[in-house]
Amino acid sequence: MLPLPLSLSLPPKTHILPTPCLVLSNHTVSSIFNKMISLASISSPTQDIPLLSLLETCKSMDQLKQIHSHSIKTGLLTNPIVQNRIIAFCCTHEKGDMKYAYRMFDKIPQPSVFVWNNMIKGYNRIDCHRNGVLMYLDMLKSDVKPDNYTFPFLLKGFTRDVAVEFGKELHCHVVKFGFDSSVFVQNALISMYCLCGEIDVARGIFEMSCKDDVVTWNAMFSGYNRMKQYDETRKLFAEMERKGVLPTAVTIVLVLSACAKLKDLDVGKRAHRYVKECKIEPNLILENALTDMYAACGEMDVALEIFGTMNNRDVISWTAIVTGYVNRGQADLAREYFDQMPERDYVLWTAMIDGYLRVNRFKEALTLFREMQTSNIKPDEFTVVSILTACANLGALELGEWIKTYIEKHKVKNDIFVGNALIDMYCKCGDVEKAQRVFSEMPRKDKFTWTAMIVGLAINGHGEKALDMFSQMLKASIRPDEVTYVGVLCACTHTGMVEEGRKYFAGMTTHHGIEPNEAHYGCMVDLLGRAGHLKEALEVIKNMPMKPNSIVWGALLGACRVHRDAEMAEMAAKEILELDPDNGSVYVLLCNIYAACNRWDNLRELRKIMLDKGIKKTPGCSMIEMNGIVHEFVAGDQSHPETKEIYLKLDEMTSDLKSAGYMPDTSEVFLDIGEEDKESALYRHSEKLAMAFGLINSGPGVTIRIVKNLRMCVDCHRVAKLVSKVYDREVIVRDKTRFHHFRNGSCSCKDYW
DNA sequence: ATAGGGTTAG
Repeated sequence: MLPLPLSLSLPPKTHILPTPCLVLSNHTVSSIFNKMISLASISSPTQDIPLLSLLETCKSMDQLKQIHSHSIKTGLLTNPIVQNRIIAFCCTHEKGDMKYAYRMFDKIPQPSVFVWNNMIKGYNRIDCHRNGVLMYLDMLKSDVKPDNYTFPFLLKGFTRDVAVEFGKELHCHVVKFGFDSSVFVQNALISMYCLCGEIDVARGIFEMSCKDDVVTWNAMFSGYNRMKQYDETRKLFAEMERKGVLPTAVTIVLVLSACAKLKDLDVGKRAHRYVKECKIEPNLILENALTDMYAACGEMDVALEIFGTMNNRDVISWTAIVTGYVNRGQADLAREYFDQMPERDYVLWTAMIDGYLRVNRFKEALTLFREMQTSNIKPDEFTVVSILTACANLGALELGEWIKTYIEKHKVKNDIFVGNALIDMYCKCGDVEKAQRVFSEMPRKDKFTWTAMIVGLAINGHGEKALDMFSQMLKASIRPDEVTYVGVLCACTHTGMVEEGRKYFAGMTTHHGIEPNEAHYGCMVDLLGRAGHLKEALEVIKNMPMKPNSIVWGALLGACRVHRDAEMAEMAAKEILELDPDNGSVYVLLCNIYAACNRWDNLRELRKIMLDKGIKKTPGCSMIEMNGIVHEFVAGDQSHPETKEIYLKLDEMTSDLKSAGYMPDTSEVFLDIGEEDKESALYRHSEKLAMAFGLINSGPGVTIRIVKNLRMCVDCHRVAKLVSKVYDREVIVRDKTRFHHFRNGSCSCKDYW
């Protein structure tokens, strides 16, 4: 009668559903249960009610089969209510068997809408959503009309794919059958559209509803939370309060979850008050949500109080506490709770790994990851992002590569976050080609993807490619943000493209409405200063709309070092020390400059101030990864187990290089010592130790990758160039700001750094 | 005879 859009094609049902045949298994009958059945039929021989109440208490398929066989023997099965209830058990009970249900269902000549509804519900329960839809279509074909229950059952538990595939069409059916004003159906539709990501359609249905059922509101909150639109949840909750709809525990959980994300303690507390005022019985989920909200807002005392009074705690409760501390940068406190939890899942492990990342304790993050693997907890996409970040910071390419293989082999969800982290990891480990490969294989790219690639190309010395990438990004209609522009300016700086830099700096405001911040001014000062325009760089600083910070002055100081301008350096250093009196590296840099300018009196004076103030040079530290293990060296290090071999190799290296024309460059050594001692001070620099270690422990032709915490010194730069030539090795050194790719005697930075 | 909405990490 109703012209329904039945475009969903229906294959013969025997192809999809099990072949019908009713077989009752022979099994041992529990004597107690048998007695219960006898009693049930004896006590009321003419009624089937006792059997039905027995069905209500039925716990397993075994028991059900006994009831079933009993009903056949007694002839009760001919009563449709008994049949229906047996089917309903299989469809709704957590241990119910849908194959069994179907065999019975298939024997019924004209199943009622109740039975159809249950079959639909059953297939959704066991996640066979397509079978549920097919059942529904079958029902229509056999001229049975859906009722109020049909659509909630049908739509419930859809996966996203199924919802996208069938959602709209089923919505049409709802309207045509006239159930669009049923609040249960509306709620089901809202949930279904939220699942598809069609939050606006969901909101439309919500707006059409009478809005006096709390579940309708909850469904919307849930949808907004799922879409990470937490502010919408907050706004809608305020509207619900105005309307006087009373919240339930579910409402409170959803609102608290949004407040945790928004770090909105006020609304969070208000939600908390409803628990007492509305006499909502606190359950585990609600208590977890409360703990998490307070922890996320930094209120660890309150969080711990709730946590402490909980009767039951699960891994989510512990995770809330751990992440609370992690967010406050208190990794050690987080670890205390982490260690106390006996049953840790991958979320808790990842949260703790993330805790170390937040405070730049990357090696501990990797150590914990190894423990996680030993505990046989599988990493997921969140974990691999954290580990890739640690690899990026440590320059641990081998482990990073291993993670990539792991992702592919174990089918870890390869989402945009993972792609971005892979690009970052490859770039920060100096392997731009592999980063580009990941980039080109990514089906979706966001501004972070492009920015990672632009910054990555820039720090690896591919300025032109970085700028080309930037114009491609604009062509792809992705809006750059302030970080993208840092990458763009950085590309200009590292390749000395002064004019381009000026152009992009101007363009960020005019084209994209991004006001330059301190970082951008720092880039400009760097760009102009390094290119020798020191005065212009100073002008830029003087004309900044905000107070110049130590990064900006630091950029000028760095330029003064390159161009050996001691006077301007003194001024820049003074400015930095006013902002940041304990900045040891400023003193060191100024020492370098005095030494390079042969201003020994100034140098001695400064050294005295440093001694008086107890200012020490940040020890230079180099890391090299070998067979998945990160080895660390400080200058003059003798703690490595292979120290003897390393220093022997270093001697050999020095004499090899000297015969290839190496002359130590001691110009930047500011220690007040003889020339010979200066040479030996240089000789023990951490990156040289790491290079020697790398030469010993890797085969011919293998690239040596080193990460250094400070800038490379002039002498080490020279040595690395010669090593690349004399030993025919590619040497890649990542220093504090950029990469040096040494190949065949020259460096990618073209000695411009 | 059968209904709906929930917590944790990049």
